Amino acid sequence: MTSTDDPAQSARKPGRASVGDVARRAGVSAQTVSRVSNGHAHVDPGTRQRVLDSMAELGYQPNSAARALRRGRFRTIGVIMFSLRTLGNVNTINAITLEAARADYSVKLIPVREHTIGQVSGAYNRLSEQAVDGVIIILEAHLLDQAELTLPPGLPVVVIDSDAADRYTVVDSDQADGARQAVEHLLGLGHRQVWHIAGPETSFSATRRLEAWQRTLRGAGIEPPPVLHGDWSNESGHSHGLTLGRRAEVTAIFAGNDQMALGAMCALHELGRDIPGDVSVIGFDDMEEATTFWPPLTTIRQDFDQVGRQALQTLLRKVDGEQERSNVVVPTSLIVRKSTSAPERMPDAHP
Amino acid sequence: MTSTDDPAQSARKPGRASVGDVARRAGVSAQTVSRVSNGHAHVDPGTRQRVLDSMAELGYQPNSAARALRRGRFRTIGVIMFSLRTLGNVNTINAITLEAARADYSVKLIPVREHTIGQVSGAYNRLSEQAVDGVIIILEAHLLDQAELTLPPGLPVVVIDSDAADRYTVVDSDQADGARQAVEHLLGLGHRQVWHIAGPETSFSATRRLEAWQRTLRGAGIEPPPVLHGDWSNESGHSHGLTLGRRAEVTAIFAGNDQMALGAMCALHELGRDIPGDVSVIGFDDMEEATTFWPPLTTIRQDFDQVGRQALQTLLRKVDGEQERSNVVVPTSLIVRKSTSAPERMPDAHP
DNA sequence: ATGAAAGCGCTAACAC
DNA sequence: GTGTTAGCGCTTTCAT
Repeated sequence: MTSTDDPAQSARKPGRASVGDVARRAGVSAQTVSRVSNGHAHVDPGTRQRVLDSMAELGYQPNSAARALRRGRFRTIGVIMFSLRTLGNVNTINAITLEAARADYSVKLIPVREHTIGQVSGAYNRLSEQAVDGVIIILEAHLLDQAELTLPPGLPVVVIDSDAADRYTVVDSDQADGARQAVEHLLGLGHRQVWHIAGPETSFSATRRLEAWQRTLRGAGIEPPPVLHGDWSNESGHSHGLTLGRRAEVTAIFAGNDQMALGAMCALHELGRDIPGDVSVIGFDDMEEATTFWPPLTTIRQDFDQVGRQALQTLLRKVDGEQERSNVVVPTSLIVRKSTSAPERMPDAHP
Repeated sequence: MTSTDDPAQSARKPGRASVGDVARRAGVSAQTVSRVSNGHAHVDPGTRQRVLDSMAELGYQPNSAARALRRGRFRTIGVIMFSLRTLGNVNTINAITLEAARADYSVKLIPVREHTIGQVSGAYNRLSEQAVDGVIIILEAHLLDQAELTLPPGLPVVVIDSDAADRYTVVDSDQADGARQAVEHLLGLGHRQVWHIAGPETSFSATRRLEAWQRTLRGAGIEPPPVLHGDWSNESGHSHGLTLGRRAEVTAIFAGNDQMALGAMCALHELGRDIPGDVSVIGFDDMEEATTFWPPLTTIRQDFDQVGRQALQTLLRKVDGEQERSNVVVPTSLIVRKSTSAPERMPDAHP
């Protein structure tokens, strides 16, 4: 018995040795191989070693399909997301992935190209055949209602960034409180009014930030000015920044995310308005680059790591059979940098 | 026979109806259910409808583990990546995901936390049990050699961002040509020297950009100054920007990516150096935000969509048995904005 | 400590 | 056009 590869054996697809092959080579039953493979006790050390050797020689890799079929578990979770375009999603997914790896789960990414019913239900259908034990949905914007209909029954679901807290388990940042902090920061600096460049109207988080912005202003006895809706992009922040920057009475802008804040600041620079002297700008997210925007951006930090981690842990608990629904709210916090200050000269009170 | 749910049946895990259950309900064989489920021809329209109805009533979902076990294909590919932190990776993975969905494949994300041997081989091992038909590796930096050892044999592999074009099929942007364009753009504007803030020394793409930068300068009869190595972060761009900005003879900076360019510009602003009047800055990547940096950033565009799409298509061809190895190089292009111009006053020739 | 048998859910191959 | 048989690779009984 040489240790040379048996050509006939290694030729038929590599990496395809089965428990049976290993068993034959080690002179034991398939059962024993399985036991060794799964680290069960009650295996003679000598036998174990022989099996291990045979595995190594054959390059044995357990077939996860067979395992999953037998066990009914895939050790995989699905993440349905609208796209990897927005910073928050990326960071959240990154955290989910890392946390999943820690729990020895892997992550399947299911992209939804558009927020149409067809696209979403397509994703669900694909998903339902995709061998996952649970699903995390990050859809950002309306449509969940229709989608719910086609959700494969029985799959544990956790939703991030949604208004469906009554129907699903939801994990999310405290958007409203973040917006409140932003507005109060500006008001505390002496600004008499705060303008808002919001995210898209369909976005859940944009809506919650917007509402909190209005609520906080009203709480201070200020009637909020008309909102400007952007689409999260720096371009849209730029165009709204141009609009606002041209109005002398605007001294404080709360942008719905850092990208739009960046765009707005660019517009203000173009208009020759000083930041923060003439206009204060605050963002939302605290993206990594915010520290070196010009000027460095005051913003609201979202702890995406926490959101992702909590979402995964919550989901895994459901996969393991936990019933009770406990929504998770991750705090947001104010990060003060250089883009906000007291207004240099007071504009007229009522714009 | 009422159409009410049989409690015993629906109680045992929901969504678990099998071909057998459907077959019984529709009064046909499991085989016929399978045929309908897979859209085969040669099924009587009436029968097909009856089966379809039963499926709907039972909420039947094919079990993908069983399918994969039977077919030996998972319709899933694995993507091993270092992290979702860098912009390029994110965009590439986004494109891979979308393209995979188009081909009705799904994508499993396998994160590697650190570039240690342990982490990487751990990822491979996890992967080998993870039911994928092929693998795309985006490791960015050295370590592939060790990893190769533990790669499960027989799995098709495509590598992005690597120097392993001789051992693996590699898909990547034309880093060298991008760097060449950047340097020639600056030289063409009249700069006598171009300083470079490079990515980390271990990074493949950073190395290729760096080498092309040196080559291009030498080609123009200029001896390149010492490199400054950053870590892709805007912070590192900022600290190197401070260093370079303090030296009056520096009129042109080529940053290894847009984030570092942003950091460098922030430093130049702090030092009161005008961009592009005193110093021109060019980046690499063309991230979305680059248009609203201040000033809008001249940069080299990488077509991450193409990279991701080509990587997936190449991989799928290999999964389908194609043998020949054809590496793919995706072109990069110069995008001129406002951060570069002719130097306003010529500094002394030799720094 | 080890083995034999049975079956997870599905489908290819072969009947009829 | 439809059913029967068999088996993918693994693991959970139940024996021994």
